[in-house]
Amino acid sequence: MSALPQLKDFDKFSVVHGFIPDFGATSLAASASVKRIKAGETLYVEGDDAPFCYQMISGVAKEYNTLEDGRRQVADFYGVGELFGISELTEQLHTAEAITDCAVRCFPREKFLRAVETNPVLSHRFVGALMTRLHRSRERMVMLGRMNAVQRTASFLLRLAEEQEKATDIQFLMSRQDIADHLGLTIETVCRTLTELKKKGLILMPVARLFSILDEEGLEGIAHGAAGLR
Amino acid sequence: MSALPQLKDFDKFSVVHGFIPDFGATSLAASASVKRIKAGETLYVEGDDAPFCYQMISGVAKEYNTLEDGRRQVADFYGVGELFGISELTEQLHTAEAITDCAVRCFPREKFLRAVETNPVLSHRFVGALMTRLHRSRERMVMLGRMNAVQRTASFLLRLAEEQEKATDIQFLMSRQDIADHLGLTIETVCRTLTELKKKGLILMPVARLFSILDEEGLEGIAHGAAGLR
DNA sequence: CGTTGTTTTGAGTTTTCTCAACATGTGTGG
DNA sequence: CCACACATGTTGAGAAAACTCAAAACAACG
Repeated sequence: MSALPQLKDFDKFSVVHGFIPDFGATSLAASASVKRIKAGETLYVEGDDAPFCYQMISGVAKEYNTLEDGRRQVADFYGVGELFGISELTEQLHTAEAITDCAVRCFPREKFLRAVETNPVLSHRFVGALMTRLHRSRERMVMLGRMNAVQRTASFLLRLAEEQEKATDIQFLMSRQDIADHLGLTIETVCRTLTELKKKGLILMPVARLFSILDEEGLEGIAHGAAGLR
Repeated sequence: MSALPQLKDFDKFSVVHGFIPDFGATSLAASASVKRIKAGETLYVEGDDAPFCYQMISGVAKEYNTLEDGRRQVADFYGVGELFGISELTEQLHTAEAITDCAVRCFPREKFLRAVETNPVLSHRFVGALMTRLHRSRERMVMLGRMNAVQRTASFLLRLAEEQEKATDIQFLMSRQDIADHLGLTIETVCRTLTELKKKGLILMPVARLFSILDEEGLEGIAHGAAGLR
């Protein structure tokens, strides 16, 4: 029924096996530069000219859009190996901001796109990355459009666990506000929901930025719409 | 019923408007076949094997995901010329269902991807299509995550107007349920919101499946979060 | 230790949803 | 062409979910 196959596995596999985004190991490497930014700094802002596209070398960043009234929607978080900041326009459509200190590889946009078009291996990798990204944003549309607060939160926790490949001592690298802006909720609702999951014994959260999953099936049940807890 | 170009119009249409990515005019043309499906039939179902990817020749289809409890999220609507049903997996991630009778060009998936990788022109078009798609789904994340019912509806109406390139006698090709499933609302909320826009004199809606925009700035103001009407 | 920023909890309000009834349309067979 | 059945769309009333505003608890940091 539901259960969009998780692409996380694929991403991880690809990064580890150099099968995706080893965009640095080609002719592109020469024209790429490395930039370091501190936590909280922006790499680019919505509407900026977009002379580069980026690959995360270390650290985590968030990519978001801002509405007139200041509300934000965090489209995605990018970790090591991930490619971001590319669009068909020469203008950035989002704002990217470092969550932790980051090092990013910067590829000149035009050169990058040209290389992709003419190099079958690169093309394969890039198209794969784009499709993965698309798949991910589709999953998030389902979450935002059709899940309630508990479901959104539960599935987010499971995603973090999967990304960090563990079930205990999983880190929240982002703030509650970032989580809220990603899940389409308010910060208060995120807090309340986490507390609820804690009270029901599904997770452990000794401090705000760290949690462990106590009942994975339970969490999955909730994420996938089990009644009872909603 | 449907005012979309029918199959007979397609040749003329695609020739005149070069805007359709002409995936058919290459070596791929030979291996592509055309399939016709009736309104309401599915082209593929989530989880199916995905031997093909598709380009709409005539008609309109919707692509959606279903949750355990039957709730649906319509990710996108596809009209003439659009490419859909491609992912990096050999399995369909969504369900595609015809809204009107449709004719679709079917490309064998593997052959298609191979052609894209090795042909710079095709690669350029395909990458462009993917990036556009990605951009679109990002916009929808903002809508689903951070807009209220009136804003979602107003921006949807503006989108339809833009797609159909007119401000009067714009058709709803899809049902209220489809709209609701796309906007992440219930059918009742969509109705109420449309009625509200009508009462405020922003749109005209003589019959359920047809509307005209009376006050475009007003609608845009609402879509972009103007206070007053919310 | 105070200061500042982040997270959590509480109380009351607003929005959207649910359930139910009613209206409008469309299509079919008599 | 009418009558009936069935699908689709609209409206209303009350319930539920999430939001807002406000305050308190907790952490991090100089």
